[in-house]
Amino acid sequence: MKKDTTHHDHSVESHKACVSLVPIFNHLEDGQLDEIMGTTHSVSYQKHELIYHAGDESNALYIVNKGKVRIYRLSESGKEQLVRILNPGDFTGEMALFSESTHETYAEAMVNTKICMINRLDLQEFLMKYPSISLKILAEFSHRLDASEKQSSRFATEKVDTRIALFLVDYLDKEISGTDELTLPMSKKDLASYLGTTPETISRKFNELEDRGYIKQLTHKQIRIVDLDGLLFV
Amino acid sequence: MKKDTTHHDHSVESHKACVSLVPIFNHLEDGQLDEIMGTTHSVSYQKHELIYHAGDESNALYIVNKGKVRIYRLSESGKEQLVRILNPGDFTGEMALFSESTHETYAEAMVNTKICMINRLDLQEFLMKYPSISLKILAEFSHRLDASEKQSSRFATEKVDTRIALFLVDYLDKEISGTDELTLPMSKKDLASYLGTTPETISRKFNELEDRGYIKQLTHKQIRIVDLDGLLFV
DNA sequence: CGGCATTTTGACCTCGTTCAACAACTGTGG
DNA sequence: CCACAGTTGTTGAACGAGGTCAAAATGCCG
Repeated sequence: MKKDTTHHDHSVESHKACVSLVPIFNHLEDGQLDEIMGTTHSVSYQKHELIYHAGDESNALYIVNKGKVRIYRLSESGKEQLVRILNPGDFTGEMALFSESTHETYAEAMVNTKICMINRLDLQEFLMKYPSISLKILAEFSHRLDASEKQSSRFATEKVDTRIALFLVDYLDKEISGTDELTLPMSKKDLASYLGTTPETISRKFNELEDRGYIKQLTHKQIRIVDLDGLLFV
Repeated sequence: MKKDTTHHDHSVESHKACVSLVPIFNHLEDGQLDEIMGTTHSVSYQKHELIYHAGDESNALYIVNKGKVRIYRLSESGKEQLVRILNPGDFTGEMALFSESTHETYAEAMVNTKICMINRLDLQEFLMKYPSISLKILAEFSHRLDASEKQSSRFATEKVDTRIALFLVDYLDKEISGTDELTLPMSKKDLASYLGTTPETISRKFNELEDRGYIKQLTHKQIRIVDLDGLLFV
């Protein structure tokens, strides 16, 4: 399971990159960065491997160094919902770190993935020593809370086609888009799970949006936004 | 707007209570509490008055001292969703404090309400000075994030009757329940908004749950849980 | 008591799920 | 490089959950 920690130079290099890459640390001075780097260890996961599991005790903050991670939940009735996808620089594991002692979500490597872990106690020490880190994490939490509540509110009040349209618009915003084309960041199956519907409905609604002239489906994953304003008024 | 800060003894008393009452501060020593108290000011709101408004600039942390506050969102299509209800000791306003500069939600006094406000800059100063406060807030945020994601996930995967059942069970858990009776903390109209459905459906589903022998509706707001296990398997 | 908001009930209709079959895509080993 | 198997995506038809609209009933507060 544990790999690459004392492997060769390249590993150490990317190890440093891992910490300095993250928004919550990248404002620190070099000396402080080194100090944090010293306590992290790096772990690699194979595609489809579980990084943690609901019910697991939480002992670390996980920072994605390379790869992609699916965070999902199982609802009371056993259905899976995709919560978010982590890309390099994103972190997780915090939930359990600060309040609950066990994870509520599942984290699964979508491709071969390298994670930097910071031990819970080490992190708490840093937070007490460098309070500015807390402020960064608080900012990140605020964003996530906002995103999650917005998502909740859309589930509560919008129909599926609107949720899809808003997803596309949001996602286009996030891309450094000089373009009107986008590549779906996940399979349509996952998108269905993320948007609280079924793959069948996703498929039909995409066709509907295309028929109405708002989008053009280039391939399964490539989409061109033809009429952004139209999309916003679905 | 500003009231009660130098009013009379009773006001100062409750002012202190306000700060020392809150989980995020109540671990501090007396001297530190006094210091924070010194920077807070107290504001009163009438029933139905808005405390803040989506789009408002955020300048303060709001702690409920007395009363009840409805936090809600308007979705893209203009429908309202109830996000949470604040009781004495709960706080809000944080979203904008740490990341966005404007509020995404609306906060409305449900009854005559007294709020303690801590200025954004003062708070940041305290966070840098007493890092343990950040840890408390991080813990609180973790909880909220978890609650919000859980809610999201229920919207995405459960039908209305299950959401209602889970709401009742959760709420019964939260009460210091030696009893199997509960008083709904909000109107059914608000409950509908909170659970992402309509008052009509709420009404019908409550009847259904009663017909199936899981609950008994004593009055509009009083409910007895007759068969908890049944409710969990709805 | 009278007025107003909340809650309930009924009838109807729409949206989205479900199930089943098929098509397209991806990766693996021969 | 192709064949095959396992996913993932698409399409059709039927059903059902829940939204909508209208109207009546209940409860609340001045």
